[in-house]
Amino acid sequence: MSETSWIMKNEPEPQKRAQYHHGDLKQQLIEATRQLVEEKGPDHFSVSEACRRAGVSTAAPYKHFKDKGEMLRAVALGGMERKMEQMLAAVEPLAPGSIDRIIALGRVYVGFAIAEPGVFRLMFGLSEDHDEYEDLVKTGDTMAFSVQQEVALYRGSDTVEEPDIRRAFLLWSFVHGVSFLLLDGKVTHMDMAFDLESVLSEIAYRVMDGPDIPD
Amino acid sequence: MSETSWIMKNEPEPQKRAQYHHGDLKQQLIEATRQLVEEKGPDHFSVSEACRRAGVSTAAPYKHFKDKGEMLRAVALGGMERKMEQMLAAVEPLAPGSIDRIIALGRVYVGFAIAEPGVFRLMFGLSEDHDEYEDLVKTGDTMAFSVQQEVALYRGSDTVEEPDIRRAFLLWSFVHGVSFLLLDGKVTHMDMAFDLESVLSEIAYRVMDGPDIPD
DNA sequence: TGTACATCAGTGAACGCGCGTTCACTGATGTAC
DNA sequence: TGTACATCAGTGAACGCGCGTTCACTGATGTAC
Repeated sequence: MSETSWIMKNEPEPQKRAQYHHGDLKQQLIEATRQLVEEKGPDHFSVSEACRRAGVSTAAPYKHFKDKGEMLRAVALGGMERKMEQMLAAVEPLAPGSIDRIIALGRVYVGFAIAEPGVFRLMFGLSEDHDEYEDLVKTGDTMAFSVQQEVALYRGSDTVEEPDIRRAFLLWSFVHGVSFLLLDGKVTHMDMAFDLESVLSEIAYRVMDGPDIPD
Repeated sequence: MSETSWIMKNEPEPQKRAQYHHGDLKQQLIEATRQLVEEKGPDHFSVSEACRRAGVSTAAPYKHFKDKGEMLRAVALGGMERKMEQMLAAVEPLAPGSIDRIIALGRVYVGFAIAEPGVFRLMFGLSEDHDEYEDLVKTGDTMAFSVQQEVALYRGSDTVEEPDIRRAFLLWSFVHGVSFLLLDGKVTHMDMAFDLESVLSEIAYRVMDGPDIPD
């Protein structure tokens, strides 16, 4: 099933390998890596398998990436950028300073985890080394700051103060926990006896306002 | 350093291997597995290395465990039991129905994650298969139910109702998120600009009571 | 108290496997004249 | 328009490695008589 499904997935891919240089190999390898990270999880991804999937020899990636880690980092970075875009897009049409924007951010967070569990895990499991992660760290910081700004905006300010940072952290922890519990199957949607939407808005109200929860 | 430090760790171990049967191998293998899970992470544990550490041949574990997975499951189960004990011990001296008991549960949760990050990750990463996990699932359910009971107790009831389940889930998600963010280095203690204790009590108040937060 | 024997926890060698990475190479492409 | 050549993205074979698991075995132990 996975063998056929990925081929008919999105791009024209098979016939392309009639040429020696296909010029697009780097992107194709990143895409193959992304797929495998989704299918097998970040820890069971292998360079060899990505090569098989991209239809090249196992030595080919080393013309484009320093090592295995760099391939994974490229996928992680792509994930963060996608998530960032989704956050901006979700917030953009909503009234500045409304609670709906806070809720929308949480929805994107958990939604991304559900839609791309492998990449989501990868993004949070890479923190080991120091440098080389500059891009990742920078993008992560940007995202965190966006949330803080949104919290400040809800308060009516356009500068971020310490209470905003704290609230943003509470929101972040919560949606992060919900995401991982869902991914690890500790809470099934059925099991919850209530839906994700109501949980997201309840937590937004509790963290941002206090106890006068509409329900 | 790890080579020497584990030897002088706790039990009399080295001279014991003068005998052919040491009678205690199963427990020693579980302990070696636990140490390796902590040191390398659940995904980089290997049977061979556990054998080296326990001082036996690589075939020896198969007299006690069906396969690699069963070794890991034994460690995960041990972790859950330890955590459950800690939760009970933390709550026991406190006044029934007090918010301190709720806070204490959260403290144990995050504390366990910090103290045993490898085992903590293992406990949540094992959900793949179905049966064989009976013990794990059962212990997990017991823990979840204890929290729900504690929430009901705070409300003054000794039977768990749906709102209690929901509140317990909110608490659980939150401490789970905090735990993983800490482990993955997304939030350093320094970075938080506030300490874990105050975060734990703030969330307990917000989830259990509402907005009138003491600070 | 001494011997025969069943039990079974350990050994050590071997298996097949897939991995990450390197190497000398080759073939396609673009540019200079 | 045609040829020479530098560039470099790809090949395919090989490397050394550690892994999980199996196998026939061996040595220690406990029990029956």
